Amino acid sequence: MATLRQLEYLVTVVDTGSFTRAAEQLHVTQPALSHQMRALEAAVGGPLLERLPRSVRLTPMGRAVLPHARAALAEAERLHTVARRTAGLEEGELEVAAIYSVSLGILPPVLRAWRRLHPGVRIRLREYPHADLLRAAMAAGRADVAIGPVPDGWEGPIRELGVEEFAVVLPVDDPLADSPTGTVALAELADRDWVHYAPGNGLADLLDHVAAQVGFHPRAAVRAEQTSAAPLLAAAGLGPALVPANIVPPHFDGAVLRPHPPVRRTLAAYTRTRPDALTVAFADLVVGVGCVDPAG
Amino acid sequence: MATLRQLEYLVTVVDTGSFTRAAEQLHVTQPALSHQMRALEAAVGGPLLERLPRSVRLTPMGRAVLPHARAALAEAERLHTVARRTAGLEEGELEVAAIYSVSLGILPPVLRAWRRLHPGVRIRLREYPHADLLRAAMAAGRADVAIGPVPDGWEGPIRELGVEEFAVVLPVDDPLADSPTGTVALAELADRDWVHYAPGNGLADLLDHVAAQVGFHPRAAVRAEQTSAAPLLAAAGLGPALVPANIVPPHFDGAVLRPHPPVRRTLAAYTRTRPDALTVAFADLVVGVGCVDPAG
DNA sequence: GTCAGCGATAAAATCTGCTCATGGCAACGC
DNA sequence: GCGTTGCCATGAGCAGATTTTATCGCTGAC
Repeated sequence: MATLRQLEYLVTVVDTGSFTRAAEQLHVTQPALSHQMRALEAAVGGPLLERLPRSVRLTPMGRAVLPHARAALAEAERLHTVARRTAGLEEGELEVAAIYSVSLGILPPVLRAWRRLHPGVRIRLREYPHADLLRAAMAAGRADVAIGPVPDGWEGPIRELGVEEFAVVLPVDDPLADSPTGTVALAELADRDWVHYAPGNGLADLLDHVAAQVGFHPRAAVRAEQTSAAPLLAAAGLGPALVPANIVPPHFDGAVLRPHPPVRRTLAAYTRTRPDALTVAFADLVVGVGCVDPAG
Repeated sequence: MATLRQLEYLVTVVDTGSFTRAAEQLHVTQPALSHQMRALEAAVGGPLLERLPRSVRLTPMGRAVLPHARAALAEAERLHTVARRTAGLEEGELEVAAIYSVSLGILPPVLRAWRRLHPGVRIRLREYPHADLLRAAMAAGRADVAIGPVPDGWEGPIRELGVEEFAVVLPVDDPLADSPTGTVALAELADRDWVHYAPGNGLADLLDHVAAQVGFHPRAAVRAEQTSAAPLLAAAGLGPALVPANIVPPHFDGAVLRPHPPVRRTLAAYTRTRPDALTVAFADLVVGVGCVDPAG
């Protein structure tokens, strides 16, 4: 197989019209160049250059080969350029993994800021319904960076984003909607049919766990497949919903109350042990822009 | 700069998903491959692969670089393919030099046959008005093969095609047109105004030379720039013309006579000393197909 | 806890690329 | 015609690059 060095020699000989001038331009001696041209001709199986007394000339085979030599060199040069640009955060593709609520809450402003700062870097987002799935995907190398609940026993860098507060959503005409303190006791919702979450969604586990701690098991009026549907269904009267506060849209047509006891979880951006520059830059931006506002 | 070998290693690791399997596939040991991957990463300035416990994973930089690595390898492979095909006469480009009359007479059937036999090989034709220009171009390396009058003192291979006969063209109503022997004595045309050739056209020299040998200097009624125009102008009555017999079109509307004394020149296909396979194949075909019919 | 899977590292062996020296051929100038 | 210059080819030797062999360290599975 031809080497890129040999191809570089060929192209330079053709462009300069002589072995001697090509050797000068490439800062090697003429015999080195002569020898490599011979080796290349042996590798491709025939003469590429005709040596005339005062010049060189491409053979038909040489003429056929030359554009491909140029293209290979161009691609090799381009990969260096692309690598440099990726290192300089000007180009590349990041794989981000997040749980559903993060995609709805924290990520939009983060991605907006990222696009402004690094317009040449693409983001590929994968969403996971459950923190355990997120963690497993990250451990298996399916993403460069994960954003979600703090993973227990994780060995790579973890950057905390703050505490994600949960809210109870009720229709505005619910008897409990007008609480003067803006809070609602979870125990008062023990007999309600809830807007629950589909199995496998981490919020289903969380709701069950929270209710168990208060002493009840929430009956499901409906199991929302999409996290973002929960507040809408609750406002429509299907039942209370426990949702991350920051996913409730602005100008929301429903009652948003703080649960008592409070329901919280800490969110973090985390990577595996030795993240590359682009991944680090993104995680930094998430920490800077993606802080969690407890009650939006 | 990255080497093609390193790029091949990278692509194979990514495609097989492991260093060990890639090393097997490439018939090298795993440490060699490991070391070269490190070298490549040093060359491009950052990590391309993330080493996970049971797998490897591309970094963002690796993902950016990979398509260019593939492309460089593809171009290098393509140049080998193209070289092989050129050697096998399946592909390539030949540069043919010929004098004007050859382009009109011998070459059309030759090129037709060539295209049938080697449809993938392109021909680039350069025409010269004068045998000396043809020879000079050939010596200077401006073509792979030349077709024209035999060059004196040429050191490369010369393949003779036969003798090109000249004819005198007159209008059909010329008093000399009805010669019972089909011949005309050049001396009888001494006082005529001739369809001559433009200066620089080898046929101008030839006509002057032939006339001088018979004892006259041809006055020019017109100097044809295009060799192929001469018989047409003669048939139209502008004056006699001396033309290669084989460039007179079939069903020609004029009188075509053999001059006395006969005018001839030997044609040949010739190359420089060590022609490549494609050039040899073409010259062989010219010899086989391009024989000169004295009165075709 | 043991073993298998897997990549990294070091030292030794082998290969490759380059330099220096020289030769051969052609063109040019005197 | 002779000497000089221009230019590529070839051979020998050397240094650096690549590969192999041996071994280590880490992780996951049983």
